[in-house]
Amino acid sequence: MSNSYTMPIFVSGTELMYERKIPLTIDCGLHLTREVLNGKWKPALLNALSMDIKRPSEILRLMPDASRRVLNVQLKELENHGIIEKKIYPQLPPKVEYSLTEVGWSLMPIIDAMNVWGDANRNFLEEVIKQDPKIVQTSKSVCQNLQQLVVDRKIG
Amino acid sequence: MSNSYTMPIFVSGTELMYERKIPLTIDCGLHLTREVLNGKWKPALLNALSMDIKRPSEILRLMPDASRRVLNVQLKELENHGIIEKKIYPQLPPKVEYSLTEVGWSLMPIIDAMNVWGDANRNFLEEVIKQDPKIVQTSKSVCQNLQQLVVDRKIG
DNA sequence: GACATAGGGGATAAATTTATCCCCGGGCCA
DNA sequence: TGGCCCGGGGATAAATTTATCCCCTATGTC
Repeated sequence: MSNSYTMPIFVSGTELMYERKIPLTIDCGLHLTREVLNGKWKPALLNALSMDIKRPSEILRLMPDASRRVLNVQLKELENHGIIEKKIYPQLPPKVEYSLTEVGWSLMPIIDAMNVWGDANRNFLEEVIKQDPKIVQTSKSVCQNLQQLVVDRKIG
Repeated sequence: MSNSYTMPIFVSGTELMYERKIPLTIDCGLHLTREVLNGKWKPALLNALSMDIKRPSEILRLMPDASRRVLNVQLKELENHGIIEKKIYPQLPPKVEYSLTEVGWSLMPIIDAMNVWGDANRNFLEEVIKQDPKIVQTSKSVCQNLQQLVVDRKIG
């Protein structure tokens, strides 16, 4: 803390103050929605929140393939977009809970439909994806856990 | 044609034979669906096809913000994923028509829902997006055109 | 020849998104 | 002092996605 700090410098090009160079396309509802859901883990995050898995550490356990960092980033984007809310409990160790806003909840039918569609077409899709020479490996882990959890909740 | 061609060389790292390095996450339906719809113009393309706008040149006119190249690439991905089909008419000048497969049609409720949700929340979303310091400009053009076209069709 | 039509796609650059690493806070406990 | 807990986030590298450019097919027309 004895280093000579000057005022914070906002260098462009770093994550701090990164600025889109290509205009965001927001003409039709489709693009707006796409923008909101755009992020590898966003749909899964919303799904988790809707199932009452709301603390960062729980979410992390649920999605071992995602890095902590990326989840934080995507959660923050969802928050900035008004889809989720963050509640910080002033405790130690810290406790944080995310939850869907009303707008966020109104997205859930879409998330659910995506879930259903994907599961209904899993055989077909897995087959087709295997044909793709770009895809050499796939990973499965997340939702097994999730479903386990859900079942547990239903039973408990 | 008199150049001395050798056998085609498949260099890795170029678009030809580009190979994913990060395993595709396909555990729950959500991720599968996300994968299928993942592409800036894919939802819009499906939407267009569902409205009977099926020839590449029509689509291109409809989406002036998208480059021809990118649309071709995303159409091919949709085709590879079994979501759309391509019919080539052996004529000159060439004629091509894309259309949704049955599986593709089954996605339409989701696309429609995204459209509806985005439009219903447009005010809110535009407001929130404006707060985002990353976003300095947005572009609106595509769906105006689309709706115009649709109206034309309805009237005609 | 030059250009238009209608469609494809390679090479490569630029932009954006994910992943990796590592440090911070601040009690509590051994 | 060192480590655990539970969260946050900067820097930077790697991966992936989009954008740009430009050439090709083949026929018809000015």
